[in-house]
Amino acid sequence: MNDMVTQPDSPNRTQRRASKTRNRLLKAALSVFAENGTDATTIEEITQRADVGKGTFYRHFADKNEIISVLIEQCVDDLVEAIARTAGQPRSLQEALDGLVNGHVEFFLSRQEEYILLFQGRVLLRLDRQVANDIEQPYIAYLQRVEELVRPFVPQPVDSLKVRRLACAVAGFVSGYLSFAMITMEPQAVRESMEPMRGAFLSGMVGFMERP
Amino acid sequence: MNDMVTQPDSPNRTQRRASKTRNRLLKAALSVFAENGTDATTIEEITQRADVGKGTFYRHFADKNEIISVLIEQCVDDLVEAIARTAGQPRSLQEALDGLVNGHVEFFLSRQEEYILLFQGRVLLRLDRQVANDIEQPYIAYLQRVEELVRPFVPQPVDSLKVRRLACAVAGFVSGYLSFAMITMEPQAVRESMEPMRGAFLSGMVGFMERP
Amino acid sequence: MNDMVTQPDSPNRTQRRASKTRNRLLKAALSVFAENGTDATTIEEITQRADVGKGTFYRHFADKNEIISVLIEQCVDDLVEAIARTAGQPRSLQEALDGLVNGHVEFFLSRQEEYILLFQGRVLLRLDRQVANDIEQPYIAYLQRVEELVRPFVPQPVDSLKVRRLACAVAGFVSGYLSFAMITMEPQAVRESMEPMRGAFLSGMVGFMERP
Amino acid sequence: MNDMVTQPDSPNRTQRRASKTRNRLLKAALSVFAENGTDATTIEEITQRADVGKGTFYRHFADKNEIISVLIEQCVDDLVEAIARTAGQPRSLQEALDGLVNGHVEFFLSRQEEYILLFQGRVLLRLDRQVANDIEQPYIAYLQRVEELVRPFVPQPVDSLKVRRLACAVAGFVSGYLSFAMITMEPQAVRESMEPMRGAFLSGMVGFMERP
DNA sequence: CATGAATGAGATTTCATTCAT
DNA sequence: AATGAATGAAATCTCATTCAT
Repeated sequence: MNDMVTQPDSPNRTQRRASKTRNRLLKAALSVFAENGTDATTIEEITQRADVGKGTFYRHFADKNEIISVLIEQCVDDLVEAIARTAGQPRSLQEALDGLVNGHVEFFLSRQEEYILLFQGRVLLRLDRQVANDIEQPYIAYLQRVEELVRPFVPQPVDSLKVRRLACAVAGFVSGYLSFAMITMEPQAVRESMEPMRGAFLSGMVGFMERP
Repeated sequence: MNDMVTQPDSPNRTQRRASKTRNRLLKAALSVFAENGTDATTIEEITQRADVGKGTFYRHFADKNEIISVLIEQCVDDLVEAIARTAGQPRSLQEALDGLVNGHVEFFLSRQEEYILLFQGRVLLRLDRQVANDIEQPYIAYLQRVEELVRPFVPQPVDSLKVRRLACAVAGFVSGYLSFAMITMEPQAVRESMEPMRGAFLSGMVGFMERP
Repeated sequence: MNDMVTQPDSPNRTQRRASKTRNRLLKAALSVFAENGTDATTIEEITQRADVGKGTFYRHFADKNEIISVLIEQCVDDLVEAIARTAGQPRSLQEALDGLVNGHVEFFLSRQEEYILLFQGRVLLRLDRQVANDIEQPYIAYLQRVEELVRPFVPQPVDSLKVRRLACAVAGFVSGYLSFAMITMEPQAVRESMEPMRGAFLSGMVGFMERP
Repeated sequence: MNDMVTQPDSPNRTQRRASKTRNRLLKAALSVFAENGTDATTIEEITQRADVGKGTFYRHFADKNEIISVLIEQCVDDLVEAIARTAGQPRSLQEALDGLVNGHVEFFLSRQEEYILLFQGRVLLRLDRQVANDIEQPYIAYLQRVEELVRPFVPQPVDSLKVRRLACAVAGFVSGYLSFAMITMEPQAVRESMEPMRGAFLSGMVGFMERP
């Protein structure tokens, strides 16, 4: 048992160590990105915060773009999962929309770094739509996931465009409202202010969906 | 007839030339920023698009931050003005809100470069709120201007926080909705999709404001 | 008499104005050079202090080197003249040396800008003596002038090298002593401290010259 | 025999490499500075002479000012050490002064690059004494060290100002004399001319110190 | 796997110089 | 003669990436 020391690390051990380092890098990167934006962040800032050598970064990620992509996909997954969990098993359109909005609000307020990376990263939109903007892909997946959550409760036959608009409205309203609230209110006030807004918005959306 | 010959350039002429160059730089910068984002834009791209020498940039702006600030202030001014113009002289809360939302939609759809710079520029929000984020100032002014437009129609005594929330909701919803719509729909579809959304959102907001 | 206005300036008038501008530039340059050193000084600093346009500089001087040369030559002329004036009509080696040292001290203390330009300007010495150092020429002329002042009182036949050494010693001692005194003493203390040093140095030099 | 393979570079090895590069940079910088002056020297000249990449410079020094400061401090240390070594254990004021002057002369003649950097670098003196001239600090330390060497032989009670003047005189005379000698004499002649000057100057200084 | 010194391409920035008025 | 906006060559500086250990 004691000769393990002179033996090469068991693959398992090595893998675990590597995975730990990778996670340290991801966590550090998320936090620096949220503070300074992805463009203004240097690899060195990330590795310093992760407390690893600079070369180590390149063992785990090809470049900054890759770690950004990975992070965004991870965040979107987390968001979708949080929404699904919050929504539970809705039995009506009203309940489905309720869960949807609640899920967003909850996620954005409790995980601000993720929120900032996802929705304030100058990542979403460029004027030149030609450019192969592969970074958009996770966002599109996210919208689709949102659509799936409401589709069961939409009157048949489903108007796809209408559902798509709903998804954009929910995602856009919650993220947009917060971005302004956060620059003019204290964190506590942001959370409190959300509650009545949520109701008002919800009733607007229900009206929108029920209208023929 | 006097000794004009020996006089230096009339200050007016020189000033006009400088001002023209400055405007060329501002216009070029806005367009490059909207395409690539502020961080990814180099001074050289700006000066090339403006068709002036690289050094000329530094005669007019201290650095990239300065031209960004100037542009943002200019854009906010334009936005506020466009909103006020669209709103006209509303006679009820409904009309005021209607003008507000219409004004935003109109501006965002007709001036996409400005919209992208203002609302997709990783400019709004940083996690580290400590940092003296003087770039936020124009946004705060903008929210205040929006508040002024609805305040006359709000039941007395005015609940300031409520008005603030309304402003955040309008600004956030319109900008947020568009940011998602623009990545999943064709430009024409975006515009068309706006109309029914506008109505739904509006009715939600009117309800919100009229509730005690 | 009144038609002068529409006539071109009389050559005289024009020349006078030009000469005045040139002097303004020289004065301004000297003062900036003394503050920041010749290398660190920009043409713009000079023209701003002279309160003329930047283009005007190039009407009077080909470039920075030229104005430096002109200034150094002017300063050396002033220094030589001040020394000759202070020395008066010496009647002995002792008197000649006395006048020489006094002249230097007086000039350096009363015209600090000139002193700094001449003796602190990284202008004197380069390691690579190959480089055609035409800036040295005025300094060589200055040393020759100093030599002329003592030569009449040196025992015949004159030992040229000895006289040369004396000149170097006087110029070097006074300028060197001051450069250190000025960083460790108050201006007033510098002046006071000079007097006894002067005597001591002088007696050393007289001894040096009288020795066979 | 343990898991050395997976260990990072021993800090020692890495550190040694870095330190070697740093020294290469310092040596190269000193030589370029002596040739062209600090202001006229570019970072690229330094790195080329050191045969390292341009970026390497910035890994070791924040900017040109920093490497200048480091060099000057190093040179002053060397000078002080050389003087102390030459002076040995003097037993009289005469011997102390003798060692002091000899030490200076020897150092300046044998290490011309250091001499030029220290005493011809437009580094000593600026007119605007207000400016926090932290570059002066090493020079002040140097003067103090010189003072310490003579103080034991000065009649009690010690007249601090007098000792300070002596230090300025020695430092000023030797450096000043050389700066003129070097522009009008061949290197060999400079060295030869120093000897009699040294004696004359010394006798002047001894007289100065012994006078009440 | 991990490290961090070294690198150089490319960005920012400065400033001497020109030139139309 | 005087002006100062415009210019671009050359300097400074940053940082993603490589590589020897």
